Amino acid sequence: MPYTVKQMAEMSGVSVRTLHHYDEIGLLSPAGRSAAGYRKYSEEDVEKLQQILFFKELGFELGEIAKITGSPDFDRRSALADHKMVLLKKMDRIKAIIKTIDKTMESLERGNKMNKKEMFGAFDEKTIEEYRKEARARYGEKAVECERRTAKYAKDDWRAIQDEYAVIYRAIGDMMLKGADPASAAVQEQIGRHYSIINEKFYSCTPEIFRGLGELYVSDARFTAFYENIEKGLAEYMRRAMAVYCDDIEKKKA
Amino acid sequence: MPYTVKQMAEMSGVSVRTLHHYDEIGLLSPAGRSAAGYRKYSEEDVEKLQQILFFKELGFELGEIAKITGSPDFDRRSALADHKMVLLKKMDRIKAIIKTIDKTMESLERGNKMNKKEMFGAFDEKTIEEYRKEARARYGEKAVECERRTAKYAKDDWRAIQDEYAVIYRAIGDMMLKGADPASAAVQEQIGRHYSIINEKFYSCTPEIFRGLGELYVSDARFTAFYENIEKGLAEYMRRAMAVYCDDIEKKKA
DNA sequence: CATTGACTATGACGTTACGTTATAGTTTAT
DNA sequence: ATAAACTATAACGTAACGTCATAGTCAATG
Repeated sequence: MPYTVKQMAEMSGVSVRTLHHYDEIGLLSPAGRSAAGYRKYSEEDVEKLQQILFFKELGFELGEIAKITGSPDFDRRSALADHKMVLLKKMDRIKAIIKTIDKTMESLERGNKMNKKEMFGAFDEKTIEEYRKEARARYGEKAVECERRTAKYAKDDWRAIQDEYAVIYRAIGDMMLKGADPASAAVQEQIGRHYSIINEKFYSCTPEIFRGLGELYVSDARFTAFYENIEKGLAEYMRRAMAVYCDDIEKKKA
Repeated sequence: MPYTVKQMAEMSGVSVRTLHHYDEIGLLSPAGRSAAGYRKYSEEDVEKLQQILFFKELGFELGEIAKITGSPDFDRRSALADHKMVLLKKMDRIKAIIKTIDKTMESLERGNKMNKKEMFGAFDEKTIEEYRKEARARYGEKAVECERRTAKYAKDDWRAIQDEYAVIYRAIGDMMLKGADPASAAVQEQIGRHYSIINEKFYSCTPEIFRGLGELYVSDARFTAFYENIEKGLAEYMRRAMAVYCDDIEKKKA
């Protein structure tokens, strides 16, 4: 029994338009058509679509995906390895950009304290010039690592952790705004990351302690202020989510 | 002396087309035109272009850049902070994808060794299904399948470490209650274990970093909460003990 | 002075992966 | 029979330009 476009779309979570598009570009043409010209997808088509979506979520372009899914003897491992390299480079670039942003923000703050006119002139050109030079020379550059590196390491390290937290809190805040249940999988996953980071980077944290931490979020003014600043209602939201998380861990143990 | 398009382009390393484009969309219109309609860029235009390119390299969209560079009292810091969040999320996503790629490649290799038919069928569907489930959960679109993957992560390894830590903290807490000096040998021994575990299990930790960690115990509310929860005053007590520990290490080196 | 080469201007289509109408025919339930 | 729900093709819109195509302009040369 073949599937209609809508059935396919709902099964796989894409839009009908997407299926039309894939048909248009020849990425996934339905096995057949009805008398009236309606697309009829077979089981095989379903499987192929799964693969297509899999690669798509890995960030491959449709053209690449066509090659990959088009021939069974295509070298998938190489394709994956290559793609991984691309992603690693992207990450690298993003990291570099984040550093620049950090520097720029610091310089902005200094600028504000030192001179209000600087604000008016936007950024101080040194920062910009410096950065652009760096960017141009990035590939021929050898980093000169000095002894200060260690000291910097601590700072950067700490900032990285803060960044990780920032992402998590922002994500949870967004889900809260969307009306997601604190017990929902998506929220719980983020809470899980929170929990993991504490364990990895800071201290050994038991569910009991974690739950207590959640309570503190609403009972301790400092915590509350911090979370409410991110999003109103987030403190209580996190407390609930963390409680659920701990409940689940304890259930599993039992 | 005004600049022509080509001069501008060569100076800043962009194409003439780009300058045309920026003019078209009103991002950067030249200060004037010649009688024949040739664009004439001023020094100010050059500066503005530098700023534009700076933000472009940070990954901002032209629309955003227009806002940023268009008004001097635009909140650049917020813009940078927001952008940083976006980048952090991107990094997060890339990390997740890389993990999936790693898993997939592993599974491909296993599949190949174990079963040639698998090769023909490309990927084993479990991997794909698994991933897609996760992805759906992550974005909160559908499925409320609660998988505590993160929680699973810890497992036995974590438990062992957690237990070790629990013992140490408890021991230090007890000694504190007995009125022992943070510099006493008994306390320092426990601190040493703390230090060693961090180095062995987590990351390379210098005295400098370790000292900073101690500071955090009293300065960061989240840490403080944890230690205060074990025993009142433990946060500050540990900070002092850790400082002493670091002093000693540094003395020995010298 | 006309020609040539270098430069410039304004369109306008192509790119990626669809979203979004718009128009029109088909199937199904009532 | 008619409405509701579904399907098809067509075509424009998106971001930030690249890439022609067509045509006018400027400086130097023969």
